[in-house]
Amino acid sequence: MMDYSMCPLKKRPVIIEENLDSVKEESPLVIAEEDDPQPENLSLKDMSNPEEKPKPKLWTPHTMIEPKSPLEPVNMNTSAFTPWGTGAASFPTAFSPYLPFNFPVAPNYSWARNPEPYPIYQPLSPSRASPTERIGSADSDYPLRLQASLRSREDLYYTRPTSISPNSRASSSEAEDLSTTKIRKTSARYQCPECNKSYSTYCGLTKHQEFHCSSINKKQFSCKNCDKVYVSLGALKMHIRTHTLPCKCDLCGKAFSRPWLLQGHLRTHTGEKPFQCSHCTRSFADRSNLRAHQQTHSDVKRYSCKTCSKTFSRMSLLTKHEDGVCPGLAVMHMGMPQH
DNA sequence: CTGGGGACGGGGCCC
DNA sequence: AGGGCCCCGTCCCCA
Repeated sequence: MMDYSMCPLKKRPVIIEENLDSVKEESPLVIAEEDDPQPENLSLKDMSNPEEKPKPKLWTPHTMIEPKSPLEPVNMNTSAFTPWGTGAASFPTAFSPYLPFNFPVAPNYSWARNPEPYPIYQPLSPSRASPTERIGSADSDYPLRLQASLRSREDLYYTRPTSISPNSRASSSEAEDLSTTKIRKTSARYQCPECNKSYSTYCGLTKHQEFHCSSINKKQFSCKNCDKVYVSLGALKMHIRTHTLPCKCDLCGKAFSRPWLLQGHLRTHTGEKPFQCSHCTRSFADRSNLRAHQQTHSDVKRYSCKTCSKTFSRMSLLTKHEDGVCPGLAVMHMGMPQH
């Protein structure tokens, strides 16, 4: 739905999306489905609602608990060890061999796995890990290295906890990875099935798969409100802001995806034009527009038509030219040799 | 049709 | 990780 009425200064239509509230109101704790691995908690800062509190981090590794059978919930009051030495875990979390790595268990936590032979995790001295194995900032927080010995190939999936640990020590990136990714282990350490690189932490592996490995496992983040697909969560978050438009103009109500866009818009109300042309007295509210303007002072126009050699100050003018009015292109379209 | 201004989106970089 | 900022590009409008 196009609406030109909101801002008298605007030339562009404002797209008003229906049902966009769902973008902001989706629960961050929805269980990750295999066929729907996209993140639910995008933690967009909604500037139109400044009272919204940032969400706490979700969980942290604490203690190891050995469940008696693969499908039996772990006993949360039984701890085999605590990674940071003495001192009881302040929250009844658990490390379970049925879970992908030291995975906390909250009281109303639910979990699932396939009923195949499972890995045995053993504590590994930090000194045995080479510096190159320390991947990412989350790894530096890792108090304990774990080695998993698999009895057979196994697939481990998790479901998200339905509670939040108040004493979380996990890094936010690790928590994010947990909250967004189905976990799969295929080797003793955290190994990429595509390139066989191994990582000492789950976080290291997921970062590798997400950003560096050109495997089919490379994460793709797609927008649920349009067809856009991004390779990073950050890019998707940025894009979703174009749907939620959290930055609203108090004067005309027009909304923007980013604060600095709103800043630029406010200049259309105030008339402020801080970007002055060094060649003439004109000034502009937008730096890009100043740059485009300064092209008009230049004798050499940057954009030239490859067919007729006509030059233009802006790419958009060249595109328009090539799309319709270039005589050379018209000749080419009539079947003349293209040289 | 052309040239230019206004407004804004996306990616990337830096802090 | 997230926000601010810059750059590039695009779209729309108007003279």
